[in-house]
Amino acid sequence: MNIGEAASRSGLPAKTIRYYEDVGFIKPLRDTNGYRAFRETELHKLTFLARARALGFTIEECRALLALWEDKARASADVKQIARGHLDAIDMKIADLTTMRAALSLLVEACAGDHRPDCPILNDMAPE
Amino acid sequence: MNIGEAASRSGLPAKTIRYYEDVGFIKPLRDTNGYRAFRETELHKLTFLARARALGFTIEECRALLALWEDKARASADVKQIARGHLDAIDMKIADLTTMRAALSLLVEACAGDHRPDCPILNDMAPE
DNA sequence: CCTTGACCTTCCAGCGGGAGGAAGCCCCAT
DNA sequence: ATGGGGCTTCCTCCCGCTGGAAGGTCAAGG
Repeated sequence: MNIGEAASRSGLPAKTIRYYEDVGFIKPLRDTNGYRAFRETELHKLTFLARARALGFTIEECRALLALWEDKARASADVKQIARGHLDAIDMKIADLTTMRAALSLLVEACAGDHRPDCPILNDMAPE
Repeated sequence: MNIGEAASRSGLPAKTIRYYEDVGFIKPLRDTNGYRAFRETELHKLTFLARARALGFTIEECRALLALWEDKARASADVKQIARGHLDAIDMKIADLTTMRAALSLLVEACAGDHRPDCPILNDMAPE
């Protein structure tokens, strides 16, 4: 299986797959012509990574999750800890964005949005 | 006024101020010793930028907002359009994160988090 | 046999918005 | 004169890719 097929079957761009090899997630064999030869195990890992990334896990979290996935003697507590940490990170981002959104939304609503220069948005950001 | 004072008065790190000069937001004069000499106008701009960045506007949006702020003949509609665009971007980010959060939260709650290897989080990400 | 075009390879640069650090001036107080 | 803090420039790094250049490979068609 060449990279193109691995890409279409995993749903990841070929560029991303090369990058994942670069950071050590997979180590595909090489054909005599230098092309990467993907086995099913690598495809499984790629699919796993695609889903983990879709849940927003960082590369390093993915590395840890992948190791746990491969470790048949893992404790689910370890997985859960990573996931909860990531959940907290998401919550913080949402909180930050929500705060921003609230402030900005007020300003947008207060702005007439016409041809006149007076603007509560700029007024808010202006010193004093 | 040296960069240290400009930093503490604007609330921006000195590094950030140098970066903002680099991208053309300010053009402070230089003392004979090469130190940046900030005037009040530059400090005002920096303060404006600090607030705009706190609302999450990108550097390029800040550039446009700064230009409108300086333009006494601006139309508030132009400001509002930028702000609404940014509001939409924030909403999209929040939506993405909320979707992620929901999916991940379900998985975390379903995971026992004990010493056993069975884990709904990994199961969800595993192929098949 | 030659060409075309799709696929593959490597390497290098860049995105945003700075942060971190090295090497070296400048200036003031002791 | 010595120490310490502030300032300067320049360079690298962060994340997670993404784009492009320059070139090798392969199968089909003329």
